[in-house]
Amino acid sequence: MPEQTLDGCRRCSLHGVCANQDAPRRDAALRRLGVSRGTLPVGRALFHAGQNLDALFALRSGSIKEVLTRPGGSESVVHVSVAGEVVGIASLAGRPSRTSAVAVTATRYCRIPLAAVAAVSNETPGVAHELMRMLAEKMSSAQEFVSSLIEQDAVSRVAAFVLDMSTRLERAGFNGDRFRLGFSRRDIASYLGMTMETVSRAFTELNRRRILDVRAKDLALLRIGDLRLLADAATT
Amino acid sequence: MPEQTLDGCRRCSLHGVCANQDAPRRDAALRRLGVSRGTLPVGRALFHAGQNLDALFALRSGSIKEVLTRPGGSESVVHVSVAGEVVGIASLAGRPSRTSAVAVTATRYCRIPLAAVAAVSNETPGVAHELMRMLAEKMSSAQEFVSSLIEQDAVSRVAAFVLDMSTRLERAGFNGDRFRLGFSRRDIASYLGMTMETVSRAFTELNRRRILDVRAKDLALLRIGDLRLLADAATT
DNA sequence: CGGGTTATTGAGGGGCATCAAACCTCGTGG
DNA sequence: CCACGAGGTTTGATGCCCCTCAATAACCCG
Repeated sequence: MPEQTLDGCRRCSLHGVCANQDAPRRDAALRRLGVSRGTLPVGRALFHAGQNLDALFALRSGSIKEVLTRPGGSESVVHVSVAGEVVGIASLAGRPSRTSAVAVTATRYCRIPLAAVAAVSNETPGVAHELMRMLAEKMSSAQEFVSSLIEQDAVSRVAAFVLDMSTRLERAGFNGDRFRLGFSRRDIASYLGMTMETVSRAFTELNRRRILDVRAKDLALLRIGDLRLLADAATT
Repeated sequence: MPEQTLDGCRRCSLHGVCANQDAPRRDAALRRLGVSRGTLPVGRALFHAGQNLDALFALRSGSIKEVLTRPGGSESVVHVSVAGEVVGIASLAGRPSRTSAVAVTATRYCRIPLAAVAAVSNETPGVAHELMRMLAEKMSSAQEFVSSLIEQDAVSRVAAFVLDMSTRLERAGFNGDRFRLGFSRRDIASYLGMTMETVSRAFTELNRRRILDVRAKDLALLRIGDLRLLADAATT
């Protein structure tokens, strides 16, 4: 299973922000804007709940889960991100984050200060529009994904999750038919609103029906059509 | 139960876009931008799935449900909006809407062309930021709301829904303790991912415990603390 | 007042949570 | 190198919540 790392900035969601600098002096320009790179070992947090964020994070490799801790103390995974995607969009709301972003696998990222985003947006309206477009896109696809989750049974939810991961990995230029799922059964369960055991049984079922090939965290999508049927299945 | 209508533009989410015109010539400026008002009877659509949207809609009164029709033909409510809120945010993504927006109660709205939004944003960066902030805010609160739904039982889901409605009505300047819910049990059920019967049973239960006073569609929040406890209840 | 839609209430069955135990995986240290 | 242990995963048995089907009741509008 190849490691999933962006081979450059071209597939990055925030490409527009960085690429807009003059090519010859790009590095200097990016440094002046405060853009920096970093790495994160498994289990470490990109940011914590309550923290006042002033940057977006573009993932170069790895995977992140955003965890919400409720008043009662229970935690649940409210969002997952993979290479090529942006974490910390909620920071644009200008209030402390209510979620913590934890590395599920070793992760490399670019940190892009909000000030840089704002500066580039102001001098290049196209970038502002692009950001807006990205937000709206993310919003409506999240809405659809969630609504498809809430109405369906366990196997369909897992199918939808796998398809979603596949689509998003492909968007970043990876192989969407065969990939290693960084997230544990427990994380997936939390994200999908069910128990670890039920997620496991769903994977077993999909494997038995030869729709997926499941080898622990390594997945192969054998029959994408059937997977899509399951995910879109209308219970009503 | 008083009708819920914004008494002006001050509580409108898109106030920034319109209010930024010169006061003396505001009407003319707004007309030039293509901002217009309209009304919608019950059951009529603000826009249809597949339609290419070129405007945002700010609700002056009434309530809207956004319905997603799946490949299989089944429909589900993926979003609800009340007076003071904006419908059609997905149009910022620049592709045809996948949802239809249907009036649940008689609705009055302002139609604000995207061109107007872009024009104002360009000449006033503050407005662009405000829009971005609004999007991010909407996104993260939707995320939290949904994640609280997905993990909880029927009574908690309904409690969370009622609280959410209450909060949003208050934000627009209405009474959040006592209001008429425009949405039918069926709509609520679809939105919350359960059946009409279960929603009904949940309301009955909340009424029996005197946490809500339920008279068909008229609700009174008797013990908001307990309601919040239920909504935030951590099953795990 | 009557027809149609919407809401409520009841009885029964199925899917998922829960509890429990065995198995696998992988890093750690002997 | 392998034994060991801790966490992750799978599988099984049982009970409960919610969906389904069905009937009655309330509401709304002509």
